[in-house]
Amino acid sequence: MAKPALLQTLDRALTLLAAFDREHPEWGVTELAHHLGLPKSVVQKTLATFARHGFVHQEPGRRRYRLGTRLLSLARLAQPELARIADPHMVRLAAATKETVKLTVVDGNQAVIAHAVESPHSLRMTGRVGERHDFHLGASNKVLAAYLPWETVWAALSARLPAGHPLLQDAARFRSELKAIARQGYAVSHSEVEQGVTSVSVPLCGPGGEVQASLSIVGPSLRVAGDGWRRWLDLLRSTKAAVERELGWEDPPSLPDRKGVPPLAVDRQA
Amino acid sequence: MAKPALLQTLDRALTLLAAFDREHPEWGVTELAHHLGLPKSVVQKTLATFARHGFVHQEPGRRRYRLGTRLLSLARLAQPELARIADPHMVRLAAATKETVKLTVVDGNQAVIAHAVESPHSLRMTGRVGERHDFHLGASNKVLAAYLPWETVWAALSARLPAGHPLLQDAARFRSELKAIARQGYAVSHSEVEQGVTSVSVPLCGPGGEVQASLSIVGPSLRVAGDGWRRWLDLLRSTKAAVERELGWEDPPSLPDRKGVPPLAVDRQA
DNA sequence: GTACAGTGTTTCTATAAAAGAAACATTGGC
DNA sequence: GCCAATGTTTCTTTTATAGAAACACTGTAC
Repeated sequence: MAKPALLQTLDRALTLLAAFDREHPEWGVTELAHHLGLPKSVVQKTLATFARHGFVHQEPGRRRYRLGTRLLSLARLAQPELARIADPHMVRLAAATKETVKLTVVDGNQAVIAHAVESPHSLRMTGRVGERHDFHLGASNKVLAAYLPWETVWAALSARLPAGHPLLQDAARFRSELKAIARQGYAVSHSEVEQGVTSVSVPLCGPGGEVQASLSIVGPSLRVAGDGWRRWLDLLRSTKAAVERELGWEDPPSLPDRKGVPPLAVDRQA
Repeated sequence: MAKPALLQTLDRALTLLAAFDREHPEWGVTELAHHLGLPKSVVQKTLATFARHGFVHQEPGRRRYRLGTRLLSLARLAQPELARIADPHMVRLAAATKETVKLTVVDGNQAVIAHAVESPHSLRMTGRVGERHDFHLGASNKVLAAYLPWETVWAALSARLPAGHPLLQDAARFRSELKAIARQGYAVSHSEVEQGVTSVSVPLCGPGGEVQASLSIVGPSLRVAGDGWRRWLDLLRSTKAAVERELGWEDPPSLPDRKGVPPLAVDRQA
Protein backbone atom coordinates (compact mmCIF):
# COMPACT_ATOMS: atom_id res chain seq x y z
CA MET A 1 0.00 0.00 0.00
CA ALA A 2 3.02 2.25 0.18
CA LYS A 3 2.47 3.01 -3.47
CA PRO A 4 -1.10 3.20 -4.55
CA ALA A 5 -2.78 4.62 -7.55
CA LEU A 6 -0.52 3.52 -10.35
CA LEU A 7 -1.48 2.63 -13.84
CA GLN A 8 -0.72 -1.04 -14.05
CA THR A 9 -0.71 -1.12 -17.81
CA LEU A 10 1.80 1.66 -18.06
CA ASP A 11 3.86 0.30 -15.21
CA ARG A 12 4.10 -3.03 -16.91
CA ALA A 13 4.91 -1.45 -20.23
CA LEU A 14 7.77 0.55 -18.79
CA THR A 15 9.12 -2.52 -17.07
CA LEU A 16 8.97 -4.24 -20.40
CA LEU A 17 10.91 -1.44 -22.01
CA ALA A 18 13.57 -1.86 -19.38
CA ALA A 19 14.20 -5.36 -20.66
CA PHE A 20 16.09 -3.78 -23.51
CA ASP A 21 19.57 -3.38 -22.11
CA ARG A 22 23.12 -3.81 -23.20
CA GLU A 23 22.92 -7.57 -22.99
CA HIS A 24 19.60 -7.72 -24.83
CA PRO A 25 19.46 -4.97 -27.42
CA GLU A 26 16.75 -6.80 -29.30
CA TRP A 27 13.87 -9.06 -28.39
CA GLY A 28 11.37 -11.21 -30.17
CA VAL A 29 7.80 -11.14 -28.94
CA THR A 30 7.75 -14.76 -27.84
CA GLU A 31 11.15 -14.57 -26.25
CA LEU A 32 10.32 -11.42 -24.31
CA ALA A 33 6.95 -12.78 -23.23
CA HIS A 34 8.67 -15.84 -21.88
CA HIS A 35 11.31 -13.78 -20.15
CA LEU A 36 8.76 -11.61 -18.39
CA GLY A 37 6.22 -14.33 -17.79
CA LEU A 38 3.53 -12.51 -19.72
CA PRO A 39 1.18 -13.63 -22.46
CA LYS A 40 2.47 -13.15 -25.95
CA SER A 41 -0.45 -11.00 -26.95
CA VAL A 42 0.14 -8.52 -24.18
CA VAL A 43 3.77 -8.17 -25.09
CA GLN A 44 2.97 -7.81 -28.74
CA LYS A 45 0.37 -5.13 -28.16
CA THR A 46 2.67 -3.26 -25.82
CA LEU A 47 5.48 -3.34 -28.33
CA ALA A 48 3.18 -2.31 -31.15
CA THR A 49 2.08 0.70 -29.14
CA PHE A 50 5.62 1.66 -28.26
CA ALA A 51 6.52 1.23 -31.90
CA ARG A 52 3.85 3.66 -33.02
CA HIS A 53 5.48 6.28 -30.86
CA GLY A 54 8.96 5.43 -31.99
CA PHE A 55 10.07 4.11 -28.62
CA VAL A 56 10.86 0.80 -30.21
CA HIS A 57 11.39 -0.12 -33.79
CA GLN A 58 11.01 -3.15 -35.95
CA GLU A 59 13.08 -3.28 -39.06
CA PRO A 60 11.08 -4.30 -42.05
CA GLY A 61 12.22 -7.77 -42.92
CA ARG A 62 13.51 -8.60 -39.50
CA ARG A 63 10.84 -9.27 -36.96
CA ARG A 64 12.54 -8.55 -33.72
CA TYR A 65 12.20 -5.29 -31.85
CA ARG A 66 14.89 -2.80 -30.86
CA LEU A 67 14.82 0.51 -29.08
CA GLY A 68 13.74 3.37 -31.30
CA THR A 69 15.16 6.76 -32.00
CA ARG A 70 12.33 8.61 -30.34
CA LEU A 71 14.28 8.12 -27.16
CA LEU A 72 17.06 10.22 -28.59
CA SER A 73 14.91 13.31 -28.98
CA LEU A 74 13.42 12.88 -25.55
CA ALA A 75 16.84 12.46 -24.04
CA ARG A 76 17.97 15.70 -25.58
CA LEU A 77 15.23 17.40 -23.63
CA ALA A 78 16.05 15.52 -20.45
CA GLN A 79 19.72 16.30 -20.63
CA PRO A 80 19.68 19.57 -18.69
CA GLU A 81 17.68 17.92 -15.93
CA LEU A 82 20.62 16.14 -14.42
CA ALA A 83 22.50 19.38 -13.87
CA ARG A 84 19.36 21.08 -12.64
CA ILE A 85 18.77 18.43 -10.05
CA ALA A 86 22.34 18.14 -8.95
CA ASP A 87 23.00 21.85 -8.77
CA PRO A 88 21.65 22.71 -5.31
CA HIS A 89 23.43 19.70 -3.87
CA MET A 90 26.62 20.73 -5.56
CA VAL A 91 26.28 24.23 -4.19
CA ARG A 92 25.99 22.82 -0.69
CA LEU A 93 28.99 20.61 -1.28
CA ALA A 94 31.04 23.51 -2.55
CA ALA A 95 30.04 25.56 0.46
CA ALA A 96 30.98 22.78 2.86
CA THR A 97 34.35 22.07 1.31
CA LYS A 98 35.19 25.48 -0.14
CA GLU A 99 36.32 23.64 -3.22
CA THR A 100 35.13 23.28 -6.78
CA VAL A 101 32.50 20.60 -7.45
CA LYS A 102 32.06 19.08 -10.89
CA LEU A 103 29.46 16.93 -12.58
CA THR A 104 30.87 14.84 -15.41
CA VAL A 105 29.06 12.68 -17.93
CA VAL A 106 30.02 10.31 -20.70
CA ASP A 107 29.66 11.78 -24.14
CA GLY A 108 30.77 9.68 -27.03
CA ASN A 109 34.42 8.75 -26.72
CA GLN A 110 35.13 11.01 -23.82
CA ALA A 111 33.95 12.46 -20.57
CA VAL A 112 32.60 15.98 -20.57
CA ILE A 113 31.99 18.41 -17.73
CA ALA A 114 28.24 18.93 -17.60
CA HIS A 115 28.04 21.29 -14.67
CA ALA A 116 30.31 22.88 -12.09
CA VAL A 117 30.14 24.99 -8.99
CA GLU A 118 33.35 26.84 -8.28
CA SER A 119 35.22 27.14 -5.07
CA PRO A 120 35.07 30.49 -3.30
CA HIS A 121 38.84 30.51 -2.91
CA SER A 122 40.97 32.68 -5.10
CA LEU A 123 43.17 29.69 -5.77
CA ARG A 124 40.67 27.30 -7.22
CA MET A 125 40.07 24.87 -9.98
CA THR A 126 37.93 26.45 -12.65
CA GLY A 127 35.06 24.23 -13.64
CA ARG A 128 34.97 24.64 -17.36
CA VAL A 129 31.66 23.27 -18.48
CA GLY A 130 31.94 21.54 -21.81
CA GLU A 131 35.58 20.64 -21.37
CA ARG A 132 36.36 17.14 -22.56
CA HIS A 133 38.82 14.60 -21.23
CA ASP A 134 39.80 11.10 -22.08
CA PHE A 135 38.94 8.31 -19.73
CA HIS A 136 42.40 7.40 -18.55
CA LEU A 137 43.28 10.33 -16.31
CA GLY A 138 41.49 12.11 -13.50
CA ALA A 139 39.20 10.74 -10.83
CA SER A 140 35.99 11.97 -12.43
CA ASN A 141 36.83 10.41 -15.77
CA LYS A 142 38.12 7.15 -14.40
CA VAL A 143 35.03 6.68 -12.29
CA LEU A 144 32.87 6.95 -15.38
CA ALA A 145 35.11 4.53 -17.24
CA ALA A 146 34.97 2.10 -14.36
CA TYR A 147 31.28 1.53 -14.90
CA LEU A 148 31.34 1.34 -18.66
CA PRO A 149 31.90 -1.98 -20.41
CA TRP A 150 35.63 -2.46 -20.78
CA GLU A 151 35.28 -2.87 -24.53
CA THR A 152 33.77 0.59 -24.77
CA VAL A 153 36.52 2.16 -22.72
CA TRP A 154 39.18 0.39 -24.65
CA ALA A 155 37.74 1.35 -28.00
CA ALA A 156 37.48 4.96 -26.89
CA LEU A 157 41.05 5.10 -25.67
CA SER A 158 42.38 3.34 -28.74
CA ALA A 159 40.65 5.91 -30.89
CA ARG A 160 41.79 8.87 -28.86
CA LEU A 161 45.30 8.17 -27.64
CA PRO A 162 48.20 8.35 -30.06
CA ALA A 163 49.43 4.96 -31.17
CA GLY A 164 52.24 3.86 -28.94
CA HIS A 165 50.87 5.57 -25.86
CA PRO A 166 52.18 3.65 -22.86
CA LEU A 167 48.68 2.90 -21.61
CA LEU A 168 47.82 1.08 -24.79
CA GLN A 169 50.78 -1.22 -24.16
CA ASP A 170 49.54 -2.19 -20.77
CA ALA A 171 45.80 -2.54 -20.95
CA ALA A 172 45.71 -5.10 -18.19
CA ARG A 173 47.04 -2.72 -15.56
CA PHE A 174 44.56 0.01 -16.42
CA ARG A 175 41.73 -2.44 -16.55
CA SER A 176 42.48 -3.69 -13.08
CA GLU A 177 42.71 -0.12 -11.85
CA LEU A 178 39.19 0.50 -13.15
CA LYS A 179 38.01 -2.70 -11.55
CA ALA A 180 39.36 -1.53 -8.23
CA ILE A 181 37.56 1.78 -8.61
CA ALA A 182 34.29 0.08 -9.43
CA ARG A 183 34.71 -2.19 -6.44
CA GLN A 184 35.42 0.53 -3.93
CA GLY A 185 32.90 2.94 -5.44
CA TYR A 186 35.14 6.00 -5.74
CA ALA A 187 38.34 7.25 -7.29
CA VAL A 188 41.05 9.61 -6.08
CA SER A 189 43.62 11.24 -8.27
CA HIS A 190 46.63 13.41 -7.53
CA SER A 191 48.17 15.56 -10.23
CA GLU A 192 46.85 13.39 -13.01
CA VAL A 193 45.20 15.94 -15.22
CA GLU A 194 46.92 18.95 -13.74
CA GLN A 195 49.93 19.30 -11.47
CA GLY A 196 49.15 19.87 -7.82
CA VAL A 197 45.47 19.09 -8.14
CA THR A 198 43.68 16.43 -6.13
CA SER A 199 40.30 15.11 -7.10
CA VAL A 200 37.87 12.69 -5.50
CA SER A 201 34.93 11.31 -7.43
CA VAL A 202 31.95 9.04 -6.95
CA PRO A 203 29.43 7.71 -9.48
CA LEU A 204 25.85 8.97 -9.57
CA CYS A 205 23.30 6.33 -10.42
CA GLY A 206 19.91 6.99 -11.87
CA PRO A 207 16.83 4.91 -11.39
CA GLY A 208 17.62 1.43 -12.61
CA GLY A 209 21.16 1.51 -11.33
CA GLU A 210 22.83 2.84 -14.46
CA VAL A 211 25.66 5.22 -13.77
CA GLN A 212 24.58 8.59 -15.10
CA ALA A 213 27.45 10.82 -14.13
CA SER A 214 30.30 11.29 -11.73
CA LEU A 215 30.34 13.87 -8.98
CA SER A 216 33.71 15.20 -7.97
CA ILE A 217 35.45 17.58 -5.64
CA VAL A 218 38.56 19.14 -7.10
CA GLY A 219 41.09 21.32 -5.37
CA PRO A 220 44.71 22.18 -4.82
CA SER A 221 46.49 19.23 -3.23
CA LEU A 222 48.01 21.55 -0.66
CA ARG A 223 44.61 22.16 0.91
CA VAL A 224 43.91 18.49 1.29
CA ALA A 225 47.18 17.23 2.67
CA GLY A 226 47.42 13.74 4.10
CA ASP A 227 44.14 11.93 4.16
CA GLY A 228 42.03 15.06 4.08
CA TRP A 229 40.42 13.73 0.94
CA ARG A 230 38.57 11.21 3.07
CA ARG A 231 36.39 13.96 4.40
CA TRP A 232 35.60 14.89 0.82
CA LEU A 233 34.70 11.32 0.15
CA ASP A 234 32.27 11.23 3.07
CA LEU A 235 30.60 14.38 1.88
CA LEU A 236 30.45 13.07 -1.66
CA ARG A 237 28.83 9.90 -0.48
CA SER A 238 26.04 11.60 1.40
CA THR A 239 25.46 13.98 -1.48
CA LYS A 240 25.40 11.03 -3.84
CA ALA A 241 22.67 9.45 -1.78
CA ALA A 242 20.66 12.66 -1.70
CA VAL A 243 20.90 13.25 -5.42
CA GLU A 244 20.12 9.67 -6.30
CA ARG A 245 17.07 9.71 -4.10
CA GLU A 246 15.92 12.72 -6.00
CA LEU A 247 16.75 11.17 -9.33
CA GLY A 248 13.94 8.76 -8.75
CA TRP A 249 15.36 5.86 -6.86
CA GLU A 250 12.51 3.52 -6.16
CA ASP A 251 12.54 -0.16 -5.55
CA PRO A 252 13.12 -1.84 -8.86
CA PRO A 253 9.70 -2.53 -10.32
CA SER A 254 8.80 -6.19 -10.59
CA LEU A 255 11.67 -7.05 -12.93
CA PRO A 256 13.33 -10.11 -11.43
CA ASP A 257 17.09 -9.83 -11.56
CA ARG A 258 18.84 -6.55 -11.28
CA LYS A 259 22.43 -6.87 -10.48
CA GLY A 260 23.76 -5.65 -7.19
CA VAL A 261 22.82 -2.07 -6.64
CA PRO A 262 23.30 -0.90 -3.09
CA PRO A 263 20.04 -0.48 -1.22
CA LEU A 264 20.29 3.06 -0.02
CA ALA A 265 16.86 3.95 -1.27
CA VAL A 266 14.71 5.51 1.38
CA ASP A 267 11.16 6.65 1.35
CA ARG A 268 11.00 10.31 0.58
CA GLN A 269 8.39 11.47 2.99
CA ALA A 270 9.70 11.63 6.50
CA MET B 1 -9.21 2.14 -37.50
CA ALA B 2 -6.42 1.19 -39.82
CA LYS B 3 -4.25 0.38 -36.82
CA PRO B 4 -6.12 -1.52 -34.16
CA ALA B 5 -4.93 -3.58 -31.28
CA LEU B 6 -3.14 -0.91 -29.38
CA LEU B 7 -3.02 -0.33 -25.68
CA GLN B 8 -4.97 2.82 -25.20
CA THR B 9 -3.61 3.51 -21.76
CA LEU B 10 -0.03 3.29 -22.97
CA ASP B 11 -0.80 5.19 -26.12
CA ARG B 12 -2.27 8.01 -24.13
CA ALA B 13 0.59 7.96 -21.67
CA LEU B 14 3.19 8.26 -24.41
CA THR B 15 1.26 11.08 -25.98
CA LEU B 16 1.25 12.76 -22.62
CA LEU B 17 5.00 12.37 -22.35
CA ALA B 18 5.35 14.07 -25.70
CA ALA B 19 3.83 17.20 -24.19
CA PHE B 20 7.20 17.82 -22.59
CA ASP B 21 9.08 19.72 -25.25
CA ARG B 22 11.39 22.63 -25.53
CA GLU B 23 8.61 25.14 -25.04
CA HIS B 24 7.17 23.24 -22.08
CA PRO B 25 9.94 21.59 -20.14
CA GLU B 26 7.75 21.34 -17.10
CA TRP B 27 4.08 20.82 -16.41
CA GLY B 28 1.77 20.91 -13.49
CA VAL B 29 -0.90 18.25 -13.25
CA THR B 30 -3.81 20.61 -13.63
CA GLU B 31 -2.19 22.54 -16.41
CA LEU B 32 -1.30 19.44 -18.38
CA ALA B 33 -4.73 17.92 -17.85
CA HIS B 34 -6.28 21.05 -19.22
CA HIS B 35 -3.90 21.13 -22.15
CA LEU B 36 -4.68 17.55 -23.12
CA GLY B 37 -8.34 17.69 -22.26
CA LEU B 38 -8.04 14.83 -19.78
CA PRO B 39 -9.21 14.49 -16.20
CA LYS B 40 -6.70 15.56 -13.62
CA SER B 41 -6.70 12.19 -11.95
CA VAL B 42 -5.70 10.39 -15.11
CA VAL B 43 -2.84 12.76 -15.74
CA GLN B 44 -1.68 12.54 -12.15
CA LYS B 45 -1.70 8.75 -12.14
CA THR B 46 0.11 8.62 -15.44
CA LEU B 47 2.76 11.02 -14.24
CA ALA B 48 3.13 9.16 -10.97
CA THR B 49 3.72 5.94 -12.85
CA PHE B 50 6.24 7.54 -15.16
CA ALA B 51 7.91 9.06 -12.14
CA ARG B 52 8.32 5.70 -10.49
CA HIS B 53 10.30 4.60 -13.50
CA GLY B 54 12.32 7.77 -13.68
CA PHE B 55 10.81 8.92 -16.96
CA VAL B 56 9.64 12.05 -15.27
CA HIS B 57 10.72 13.64 -12.07
CA GLN B 58 9.20 15.88 -9.47
CA GLU B 59 11.58 17.93 -7.43
CA PRO B 60 10.78 17.76 -3.78
CA GLY B 61 9.50 21.15 -2.79
CA ARG B 62 8.44 22.09 -6.27
CA ARG B 63 5.39 20.28 -7.42
CA ARG B 64 5.64 20.40 -11.14
CA TYR B 65 6.93 17.57 -13.26
CA ARG B 66 9.90 17.48 -15.63
CA LEU B 67 11.45 14.80 -17.77
CA GLY B 68 13.59 12.39 -15.81
CA THR B 69 17.06 11.06 -16.27
CA ARG B 70 15.94 7.55 -17.00
CA LEU B 71 15.59 8.71 -20.56
CA LEU B 72 19.31 9.34 -20.67
CA SER B 73 20.23 5.73 -20.00
CA LEU B 74 17.70 4.47 -22.49
CA ALA B 75 18.95 6.87 -25.10
CA ARG B 76 22.47 5.58 -24.66
CA LEU B 77 21.18 2.19 -25.66
CA ALA B 78 19.18 3.56 -28.56
CA GLN B 79 22.06 5.53 -29.93
CA PRO B 80 23.50 2.87 -32.23
CA GLU B 81 20.07 2.26 -33.71
CA LEU B 82 20.08 5.30 -35.91
CA ALA B 83 23.23 4.17 -37.69
CA ARG B 84 21.92 0.62 -37.89
CA ILE B 85 18.75 1.75 -39.55
CA ALA B 86 20.35 4.20 -41.88
CA ASP B 87 23.21 1.95 -42.96
CA PRO B 88 21.55 -0.06 -45.75
CA HIS B 89 20.08 3.09 -47.21
CA MET B 90 23.46 4.77 -47.07
CA VAL B 91 25.05 1.82 -48.80
CA ARG B 92 22.54 2.15 -51.63
CA LEU B 93 23.19 5.86 -51.84
CA ALA B 94 26.93 5.34 -51.98
CA ALA B 95 26.49 2.74 -54.69
CA ALA B 96 24.27 5.04 -56.73
CA THR B 97 26.53 8.06 -56.50
CA LYS B 98 29.90 6.38 -56.09
CA GLU B 99 30.57 8.93 -53.39
CA THR B 100 30.99 8.87 -49.65
CA VAL B 101 27.81 9.10 -47.58
CA LYS B 102 27.85 10.41 -44.02
CA LEU B 103 25.43 10.44 -41.12
CA THR B 104 26.04 13.31 -38.72
CA VAL B 105 24.42 14.01 -35.35
CA VAL B 106 24.53 16.75 -32.79
CA ASP B 107 26.66 15.94 -29.79
CA GLY B 108 27.06 18.63 -27.21
CA ASN B 109 28.66 21.71 -28.70
CA GLN B 110 29.45 20.15 -32.02
CA ALA B 111 28.40 17.85 -34.78
CA VAL B 112 29.90 14.39 -34.88
CA ILE B 113 30.04 11.82 -37.67
CA ALA B 114 27.97 8.90 -36.45
CA HIS B 115 28.30 6.63 -39.44
CA ALA B 116 29.76 6.65 -42.91
CA VAL B 117 29.85 4.58 -46.06
CA GLU B 118 32.82 5.31 -48.23
CA SER B 119 32.96 5.92 -51.93
CA PRO B 120 34.43 3.12 -54.05
CA HIS B 121 36.65 5.61 -55.86
CA SER B 122 40.32 5.78 -55.05
CA LEU B 123 39.98 9.53 -54.74
CA ARG B 124 37.39 9.79 -52.06
CA MET B 125 36.42 11.52 -48.90
CA THR B 126 37.20 9.31 -45.98
CA GLY B 127 34.30 9.09 -43.59
CA ARG B 128 35.97 9.28 -40.23
CA VAL B 129 33.39 8.20 -37.72
CA GLY B 130 33.70 10.13 -34.47
CA GLU B 131 35.23 13.16 -36.11
CA ARG B 132 33.84 16.40 -34.71
CA HIS B 133 33.18 19.69 -36.41
CA ASP B 134 31.78 23.00 -35.37
CA PHE B 135 28.46 24.10 -36.69
CA HIS B 136 29.57 26.93 -38.90
CA LEU B 137 31.19 25.08 -41.78
CA GLY B 138 30.15 22.20 -43.98
CA ALA B 139 26.74 21.27 -45.32
CA SER B 140 26.17 18.43 -42.87
CA ASN B 141 26.96 20.60 -39.87
CA LYS B 142 25.05 23.63 -41.04
CA VAL B 143 21.96 21.56 -41.69
CA LEU B 144 22.00 20.36 -38.11
CA ALA B 145 22.51 23.88 -36.84
CA ALA B 146 19.68 25.14 -38.99
CA TYR B 147 17.17 23.12 -36.99
CA LEU B 148 18.56 23.83 -33.56
CA PRO B 149 17.35 26.86 -31.63
CA TRP B 150 19.53 29.76 -32.58
CA GLU B 151 20.52 30.37 -28.96
CA THR B 152 21.98 26.88 -28.79
CA VAL B 153 23.96 27.31 -31.98
CA TRP B 154 25.22 30.68 -30.90
CA ALA B 155 26.27 29.47 -27.48
CA ALA B 156 28.09 26.53 -29.04
CA LEU B 157 29.96 28.67 -31.53
CA SER B 158 30.83 31.28 -28.93
CA ALA B 159 32.30 28.56 -26.76
CA ARG B 160 34.21 26.91 -29.57
CA LEU B 161 35.47 29.61 -31.87
CA PRO B 162 38.39 31.77 -30.83
CA ALA B 163 37.35 35.22 -29.67
CA GLY B 164 37.50 37.58 -32.56
CA HIS B 165 36.57 35.01 -35.16
CA PRO B 166 34.94 36.85 -38.05
CA LEU B 167 31.73 34.86 -37.72
CA LEU B 168 31.24 36.06 -34.19
CA GLN B 169 31.32 39.60 -35.48
CA ASP B 170 28.55 38.99 -37.92
CA ALA B 171 26.02 36.75 -36.28
CA ALA B 172 23.14 38.12 -38.30
CA ARG B 173 24.54 36.95 -41.59
CA PHE B 174 25.15 33.43 -40.37
CA ARG B 175 21.76 33.28 -38.75
CA SER B 176 20.04 34.22 -41.95
CA GLU B 177 22.10 31.63 -43.79
CA LEU B 178 20.79 29.00 -41.40
CA LYS B 179 17.27 30.24 -41.83
CA ALA B 180 17.61 29.88 -45.57
CA ILE B 181 18.85 26.32 -45.13
CA ALA B 182 15.94 25.46 -42.86
CA ARG B 183 13.53 26.96 -45.33
CA GLN B 184 14.83 25.09 -48.36
CA GLY B 185 15.45 21.87 -46.47
CA TYR B 186 19.02 21.22 -47.55
CA ALA B 187 22.49 22.69 -47.57
CA VAL B 188 25.29 22.65 -50.11
CA SER B 189 28.87 23.52 -49.40
CA HIS B 190 31.92 23.90 -51.59
CA SER B 191 35.40 23.78 -50.12
CA GLU B 192 34.20 24.84 -46.70
CA VAL B 193 35.75 22.20 -44.52
CA GLU B 194 38.26 20.99 -47.04
CA GLN B 195 39.50 22.44 -50.31
CA GLY B 196 37.94 20.97 -53.42
CA VAL B 197 35.24 19.11 -51.61
CA THR B 198 31.55 19.50 -52.28
CA SER B 199 28.90 18.32 -49.90
CA VAL B 200 25.11 18.19 -49.99
CA SER B 201 23.10 17.46 -46.89
CA VAL B 202 19.51 17.01 -45.78
CA PRO B 203 18.03 16.62 -42.30
CA LEU B 204 16.63 13.32 -41.08
CA CYS B 205 13.60 13.60 -38.87
CA GLY B 206 12.47 11.03 -36.38
CA PRO B 207 8.94 10.39 -35.28
CA GLY B 208 7.58 13.60 -33.87
CA GLY B 209 9.38 15.75 -36.42
CA GLU B 210 12.53 16.41 -34.43
CA VAL B 211 15.64 16.49 -36.54
CA GLN B 212 17.73 13.52 -35.52
CA ALA B 213 20.67 13.72 -37.88
CA SER B 214 21.86 14.96 -41.21
CA LEU B 215 22.52 12.74 -44.19
CA SER B 216 25.15 13.91 -46.62
CA ILE B 217 26.92 13.05 -49.81
CA VAL B 218 30.50 14.24 -49.93
CA GLY B 219 32.89 14.12 -52.85
CA PRO B 220 35.55 15.89 -54.88
CA SER B 221 34.06 18.99 -56.49
CA LEU B 222 35.56 17.99 -59.81
CA ARG B 223 33.22 15.01 -60.05
CA VAL B 224 30.16 17.13 -59.46
CA ALA B 225 30.83 20.06 -61.74
CA GLY B 226 28.08 22.51 -62.54
CA ASP B 227 24.78 21.59 -61.00
CA GLY B 228 25.59 17.91 -60.67
CA TRP B 229 24.90 18.24 -56.99
CA ARG B 230 21.22 18.51 -57.80
CA ARG B 231 21.17 14.84 -58.66
CA TRP B 232 22.69 14.17 -55.26
CA LEU B 233 19.98 16.23 -53.69
CA ASP B 234 17.25 14.23 -55.41
CA LEU B 235 18.79 10.98 -54.24
CA LEU B 236 19.20 12.34 -50.72
CA ARG B 237 15.58 13.34 -50.63
CA SER B 238 14.24 9.97 -51.59
CA THR B 239 16.60 8.28 -49.17
CA LYS B 240 15.51 10.70 -46.50
CA ALA B 241 11.92 9.68 -47.03
CA ALA B 242 12.77 6.00 -46.89
CA VAL B 243 14.78 6.28 -43.70
CA GLU B 244 12.22 8.46 -42.01
CA ARG B 245 9.48 6.05 -42.86
CA GLU B 246 11.52 3.37 -41.18
CA LEU B 247 12.28 5.56 -38.19
CA GLY B 248 8.66 5.30 -37.25
CA TRP B 249 6.85 8.08 -38.99
CA GLU B 250 3.23 7.63 -38.16
CA ASP B 251 0.40 10.03 -38.08
CA PRO B 252 0.62 12.02 -34.88
CA PRO B 253 -1.27 10.02 -32.28
CA SER B 254 -4.52 11.23 -30.81
CA LEU B 255 -3.18 14.44 -29.30
CA PRO B 256 -5.61 17.14 -30.34
CA ASP B 257 -3.59 20.25 -30.95
CA ARG B 258 -0.06 19.39 -31.82
CA LYS B 259 0.75 22.90 -32.73
CA GLY B 260 1.66 23.05 -36.36
CA VAL B 261 4.58 20.74 -36.67
CA PRO B 262 4.83 20.82 -40.43
CA PRO B 263 5.77 17.71 -42.37
CA LEU B 264 9.30 18.95 -42.34
CA ALA B 265 10.37 20.59 -39.15
CA VAL B 266 10.70 24.32 -39.46
CA ASP B 267 12.55 26.49 -37.07
CA ARG B 268 10.63 26.73 -33.93
CA GLN B 269 10.86 30.24 -32.74
CA ALA B 270 11.62 33.67 -33.91
C1' DG C 1 -3.50 34.01 12.46
C1' DT C 2 -6.96 32.64 9.58
C1' DA C 3 -9.40 32.22 5.36
C1' DC C 4 -8.73 31.34 0.73
C1' DA C 5 -7.47 29.95 -3.84
C1' DG C 6 -4.54 27.26 -5.93
C1' DT C 7 -2.22 23.01 -6.31
C1' DG C 8 -1.32 17.79 -6.29
C1' DT C 9 -3.47 13.52 -4.42
C1' DT C 10 -6.88 10.07 -3.25
C1' DT C 11 -11.42 7.89 -3.37
C1' DC C 12 -15.09 5.58 -5.65
C1' DT C 13 -17.99 3.11 -9.27
C1' DA C 14 -19.74 2.39 -14.04
C1' DT C 15 -17.68 1.30 -17.93
C1' DA C 16 -14.61 0.35 -21.21
C1' DA C 17 -10.22 -1.46 -21.91
C1' DA C 18 -6.80 -4.99 -21.07
C1' DA C 19 -5.38 -9.92 -19.85
C1' DG C 20 -4.90 -14.16 -21.43
C1' DA C 21 -5.91 -18.35 -24.15
C1' DA C 22 -6.16 -19.93 -28.45
C1' DA C 23 -6.65 -19.60 -33.37
C1' DC C 24 -4.44 -17.34 -37.46
C1' DA C 25 -1.01 -15.81 -40.65
C1' DT C 26 3.87 -15.36 -42.01
C1' DT C 27 8.32 -16.50 -42.24
C1' DG C 28 12.48 -19.18 -42.62
C1' DG C 29 14.62 -23.66 -42.65
C1' DC C 30 15.10 -28.15 -44.33
C1' DG D 1 6.84 -27.95 -50.38
C1' DC D 2 6.40 -29.04 -45.87
C1' DC D 3 7.12 -28.01 -41.03
C1' DA D 4 8.26 -25.54 -36.98
C1' DA D 5 8.51 -21.27 -35.01
C1' DT D 6 7.43 -16.49 -34.89
C1' DG D 7 4.59 -12.42 -34.99
C1' DT D 8 -0.38 -11.03 -35.29
C1' DT D 9 -5.27 -11.09 -34.54
C1' DT D 10 -9.44 -12.59 -32.46
C1' DC D 11 -12.48 -13.14 -28.66
C1' DT D 12 -14.53 -13.27 -23.87
C1' DT D 13 -14.03 -12.84 -19.06
C1' DT D 14 -12.11 -10.14 -15.78
C1' DT D 15 -10.42 -6.14 -13.94
C1' DA D 16 -7.93 -2.07 -14.26
C1' DT D 17 -9.03 2.45 -15.75
C1' DA D 18 -11.70 6.82 -16.74
C1' DG D 19 -13.67 10.40 -14.83
C1' DA D 20 -16.16 13.18 -11.33
C1' DA D 21 -15.76 14.75 -7.07
C1' DA D 22 -14.03 15.00 -2.50
C1' DC D 23 -9.56 15.54 -0.02
C1' DA D 24 -5.24 17.43 1.61
C1' DC D 25 -1.67 20.29 1.32
C1' DT D 26 0.82 24.98 0.26
C1' DG D 27 1.58 29.37 -0.20
C1' DT D 28 -0.70 33.98 -0.11
C1' DA D 29 -3.60 37.77 1.24
C1' DC D 30 -6.00 39.74 4.38
